[in-house]
Amino acid sequence: MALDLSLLNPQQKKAVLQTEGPLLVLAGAGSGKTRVIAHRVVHLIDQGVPARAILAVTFTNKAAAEMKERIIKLAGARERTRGLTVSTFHAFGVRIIREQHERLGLPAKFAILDSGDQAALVKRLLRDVKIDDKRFDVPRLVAILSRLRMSGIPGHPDEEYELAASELLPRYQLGLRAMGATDFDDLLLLPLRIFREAPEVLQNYQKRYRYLLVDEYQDTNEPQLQLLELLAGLRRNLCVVGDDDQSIYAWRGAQVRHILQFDKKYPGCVEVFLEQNYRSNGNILEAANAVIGKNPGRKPKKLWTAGGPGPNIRLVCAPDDAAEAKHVADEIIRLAYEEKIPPREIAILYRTNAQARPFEEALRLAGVRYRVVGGTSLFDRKEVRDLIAYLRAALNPRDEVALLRIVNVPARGIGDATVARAQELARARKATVWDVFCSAPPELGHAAERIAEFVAVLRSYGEKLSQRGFSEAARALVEEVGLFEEARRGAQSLAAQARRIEALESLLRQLIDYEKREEQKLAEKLAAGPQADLAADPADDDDDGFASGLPGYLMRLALDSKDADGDGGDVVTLMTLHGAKGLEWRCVFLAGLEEGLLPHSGRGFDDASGEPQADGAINLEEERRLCYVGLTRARERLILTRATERVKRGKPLPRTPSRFLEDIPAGLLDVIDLAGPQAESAKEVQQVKAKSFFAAMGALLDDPGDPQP
DNA sequence: ACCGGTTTTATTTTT
DNA sequence: TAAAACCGGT
Repeated sequence: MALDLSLLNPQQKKAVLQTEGPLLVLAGAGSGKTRVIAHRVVHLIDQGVPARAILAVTFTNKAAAEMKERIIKLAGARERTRGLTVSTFHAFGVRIIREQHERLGLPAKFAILDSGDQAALVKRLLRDVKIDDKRFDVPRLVAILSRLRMSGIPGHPDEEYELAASELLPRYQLGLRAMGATDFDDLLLLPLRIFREAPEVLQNYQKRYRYLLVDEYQDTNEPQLQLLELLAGLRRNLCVVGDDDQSIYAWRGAQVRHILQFDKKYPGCVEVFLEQNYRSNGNILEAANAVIGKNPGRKPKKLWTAGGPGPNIRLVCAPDDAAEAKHVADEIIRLAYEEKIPPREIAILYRTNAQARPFEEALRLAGVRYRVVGGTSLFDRKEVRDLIAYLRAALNPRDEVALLRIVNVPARGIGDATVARAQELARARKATVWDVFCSAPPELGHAAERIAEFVAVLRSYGEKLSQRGFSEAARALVEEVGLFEEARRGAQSLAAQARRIEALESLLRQLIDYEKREEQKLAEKLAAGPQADLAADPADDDDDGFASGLPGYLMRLALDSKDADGDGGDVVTLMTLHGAKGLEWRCVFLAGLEEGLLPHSGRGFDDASGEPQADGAINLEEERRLCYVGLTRARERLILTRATERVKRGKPLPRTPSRFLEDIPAGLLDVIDLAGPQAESAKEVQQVKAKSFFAAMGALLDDPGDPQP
């Protein structure tokens, strides 16, 4: 059965059929990019390319999962896609490192440090070098370390932070190695190193991955670019899809240059422009075009739609952030009631995570169910991080960040002094702290006994956690070391206690679910196809190359968008503009269209200190693209909001409208001023609405069920 | 080690 | 303003 291409437009078709050689697909927002990639993959398979020879790379796990799902659906049978790799750059890096871990001197179940862990490591290193760690903002040092490694570009060489970072860098890398751990950057840099130092290894991967696809190519940084170049080799079957107008990760090292100069790097490449938009109403598109049109140096393109203009875009001016949030909440209820737009089709987007607060409050008050994506989550809670540290330390006691985090949690009489002495000893003996703990030397005094106990516990669970039934073992560990009691201890209120316990329970539940699912998958595979396992190497079927069991869970945890539990349910979505890229809703609220917030400025807007921005002036072009991304998320309705005053740092601050608003043709906008002359009557209207609201909710409840609290 | 109260300080975006 | 860091008393 051949793939049906009749639903594609001519440009899309071209992008699908041009299978050989370098191909650049410039895909405007909503131009059917995902669909093209999915069709392309299935077309390749139709042409007889084995699925395992195809590698598709995305930037987020969510995007990868979605892509895979679409491909399977399109292919008609999961079987046909077996062996296909769809993953993020970072997950792909994990896979390579895992396959080559011996070459790198890493354990098979190496840890992946998140930024919190990195900060802990850097803090320790600062103390080692006898620099008072108070003088430095450690997260900033971590950021500079990352930039140094990823781009090799030293910043202002005279700055004390740059200096400290470059001095710290070798120690940092040695520290990681000694711990048998990696960080995010390593996931790209180590594979790159392997490919460079061991050409025969590279050849193996080149031989396997004959067709490469990259989504969101405008977001690639230098190491990613090089990784692709090496993998593509002389064959150059590299198809990149992206949109220079949606490049919003320059601060992470991404270079728009990469997509703009693809044709220079790959001469003879074919270029395809996808400019027909299938997503948004005409008015929304026109506004978005107007805003992005102001950016210089773009690949010129203009999105168009065959659909109608739709309703005007609305601009709401609220007196403050609370009013802004309340209006949005009221409006969401109205949309649900009058226009029957379900919550899952509505999103509230903003520039900074901090903006979510007022919206959460207003929505809760209004009884609207919602979900905040990103920001702080289950895994930012102290008790959960402690538990994870226990799991990590038990699996790999060399992981010193984890080990030192929990060595005295709950308090077991191994205090700061003892730990410091152990670290000294470790340094003197060129061993790890764990080794010192194990040998329990007399230097550690009467704490030695407690240390021996601690070592024994970690040892015994290290085994249990490596085997089947690890989720049970995790619970036993929690109980044995008394993490529940520990969670109860410091809590201010009973409610806080309950929240902490619940957080721990929630993680334990996740572990159980995870293990169950894994066992299920294994059973299915054994039942379904013994023949599938014959030809392929294990990494093939292990569809993403992660380890199995708890180590695999921890790796995923480090990489996955820590989206709390459950993404299901018919609820309103709240997230940052960065998180929103690639997604769409019928109705989008874009909040905080104000100077300093949407063109975001790093230095405070009220400050007179005139401190120079660390990394050059604000990136206005990128801020504009960010705005463009936000505008183009909406299918039918777009509501922009701003506040005339915002409480910042205790004191209220007057706010001016975003300059991007001026670029939107006035004819497309309906302006509503909540503080204007009609504010009183508007308020009354609101009140009337509020009264009818409960009736409305009642009606909703009676309708095909969506449960509201 | 732990507690309670006081003082400081923070403000982008994320794999 | 609110959360984190800090401090000094048990």
